[in-house]
Amino acid sequence: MSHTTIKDIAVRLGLSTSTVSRALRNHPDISEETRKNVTKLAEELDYRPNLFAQGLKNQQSQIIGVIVPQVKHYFFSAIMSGITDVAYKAGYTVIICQSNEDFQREVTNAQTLLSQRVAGLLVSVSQNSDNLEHFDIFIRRNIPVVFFDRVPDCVNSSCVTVDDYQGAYKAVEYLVKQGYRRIAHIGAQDNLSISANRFKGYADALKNNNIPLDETLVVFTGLNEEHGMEGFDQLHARLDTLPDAIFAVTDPVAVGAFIRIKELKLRIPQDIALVGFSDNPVVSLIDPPMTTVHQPAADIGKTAAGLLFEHIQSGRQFQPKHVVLPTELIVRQST
Amino acid sequence: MSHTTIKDIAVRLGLSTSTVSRALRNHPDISEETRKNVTKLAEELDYRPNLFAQGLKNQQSQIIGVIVPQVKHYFFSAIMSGITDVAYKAGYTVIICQSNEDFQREVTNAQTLLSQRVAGLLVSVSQNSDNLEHFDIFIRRNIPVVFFDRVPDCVNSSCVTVDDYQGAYKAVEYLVKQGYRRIAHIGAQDNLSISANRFKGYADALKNNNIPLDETLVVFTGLNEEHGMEGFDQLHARLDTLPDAIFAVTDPVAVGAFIRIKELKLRIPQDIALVGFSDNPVVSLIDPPMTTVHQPAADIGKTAAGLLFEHIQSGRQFQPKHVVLPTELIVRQST
DNA sequence: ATCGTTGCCGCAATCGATTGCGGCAACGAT
DNA sequence: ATCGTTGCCGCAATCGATTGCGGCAACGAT
Repeated sequence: MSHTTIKDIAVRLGLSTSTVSRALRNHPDISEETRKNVTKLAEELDYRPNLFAQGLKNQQSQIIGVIVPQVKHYFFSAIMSGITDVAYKAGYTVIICQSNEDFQREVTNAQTLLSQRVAGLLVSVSQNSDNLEHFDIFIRRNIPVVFFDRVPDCVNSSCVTVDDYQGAYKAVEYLVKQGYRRIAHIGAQDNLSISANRFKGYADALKNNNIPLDETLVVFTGLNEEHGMEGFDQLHARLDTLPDAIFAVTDPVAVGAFIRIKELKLRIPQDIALVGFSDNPVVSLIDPPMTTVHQPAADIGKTAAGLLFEHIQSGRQFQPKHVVLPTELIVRQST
Repeated sequence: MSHTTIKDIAVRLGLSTSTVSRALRNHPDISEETRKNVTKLAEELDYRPNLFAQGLKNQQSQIIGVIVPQVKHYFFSAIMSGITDVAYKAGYTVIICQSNEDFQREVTNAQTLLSQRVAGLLVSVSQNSDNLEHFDIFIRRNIPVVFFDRVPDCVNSSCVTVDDYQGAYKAVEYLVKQGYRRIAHIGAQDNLSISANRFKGYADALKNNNIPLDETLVVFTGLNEEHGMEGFDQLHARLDTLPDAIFAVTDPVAVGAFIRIKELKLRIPQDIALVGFSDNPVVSLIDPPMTTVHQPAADIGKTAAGLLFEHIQSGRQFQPKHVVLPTELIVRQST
């Protein structure tokens, strides 16, 4: 038992495939009676249009591609959830690829999605992507691309980011106002603007509050939980006395540091304060609940998908936009 | 600038499309020199095969479809990560749909994936799916389907589950051995085997340890955090004295109860013990770290995807399998 | 009787890749 | 000179849906 085609319907009704096609698409040339016969039989035979044939003919798919570094991180899965919902309402299907922070895999993913002739592409680049040429061909072939969260220099394509600099600045300034002076930073040394901007917000907040930047208080390890542990270990090994407070580049990094601090039986925030970035659900549940910078994850997904569909629909005259969503400092008991 | 086709290459080299196609597929009929010319030009022109044309011709896609209730829940995103990795290695692309626990949306998703002519389907059914006819057509058309975690009666298709009954049984028996007697259950009243089996494990563990099942200690609300709060509220309103311990059907439900317990300033486990099911990362970080039943989420995804590819490759003679993965009780400080 | 109009439908080309079949050139063997 | 073989390649059909163009039947108008 194979798939029902338009031809099966045509033969059974003594019609041409043209007529069946038109009937299914409600073309005005087709009489009401024929249309009813066709749709009835199509339903009976469980007809589903072959999207290969449609795509081939129309040179367009109803698929959008998404490339994220890690599917299982809350931040990205929340974004994907937002994207998926917007796409569903627009009648599009979503192909999700994860690069696993691997540059080569990101390139392969992009090529696969190009072969799929996706109608558009949503990308958050992997951590060690210094080269973004694999996306150029989408631009050249006029396939809309929207970058989100982790973005390159957005010249020819739209971007959705949050205000990383402001978020970091406000968080660190808050720490200063609370009386903390030796404020450490665990960040990531990569090509990502989020890492750079959050570090810059940290540095500027210190500077503008007359606290010199102490380089021994800054380590660069990465963006995940294990990097948080590693970063804390480096600070612990390097310093005679631990810092007053730590501003971590992401919530997972903060959680990594949190685990180490707990292992050392230190009290938060009395011995050391801790601030993350993202507002993952987990950080509100740990003890003490952690102060963090809220990022509207689902909104990022929805906004990025919205921009993409806007671009798809308006075609060449679309002007790339750079949307910056606000962040918000969520003060909890870790500071 | 549109997509490069096999014809573009053929024209530029004065060859036929047949020859170009064969050259790209390393057909032995093609001379080494021609093959080199073709592959070189293909690279220069950034040729990517049109998967619509290939799919149409081969009546097969290199796409597998995945339907999950919720993308952003850790358990499912971890499974998806496993699936995505296995698929990537097998050269397949993954389309992910989320049903949002909505039956109608699950049906629509299935139809979309059928139109996409997916090579196979991985499904975890939504909570209120009492009717599974929308998957019958895949079976009839010989498209492999593997259900995971939330499965129907697996007769004609493969299934991957964990041992829900044993997991629940061991958890509740452990509570009994620890001396707890008034053990409540917050579960879900739905058509899912996971809910039924975990409740059955709970009930049997009590019975076999000579504790009568007290129906006032059992509430059925749902599978998510808000249902945990709701379930706890119902118990709180109904009972004069709260139970000794709560066995929750999932970790999110346990976390919901956890939040309420904390709000009431009760101590865990002195005033009330708490056990979840899944071993989400969050439950090891809260205070106290929560006892739970570990489910190997990534393994579920990998096993399900593995079974699917096995089925795809062996075709009609494949015998559906039902794989049950073991669970493990992780004892922490909440009991 | 001729013509124009309207309603309704079919022919055939098209999208891009694949592949069975056939065919030509070049060569050596007889 | 004829024949068979080998290497290499092209013709043309095919997958399923779409659509410009044309065409026929039926009808009323002149």
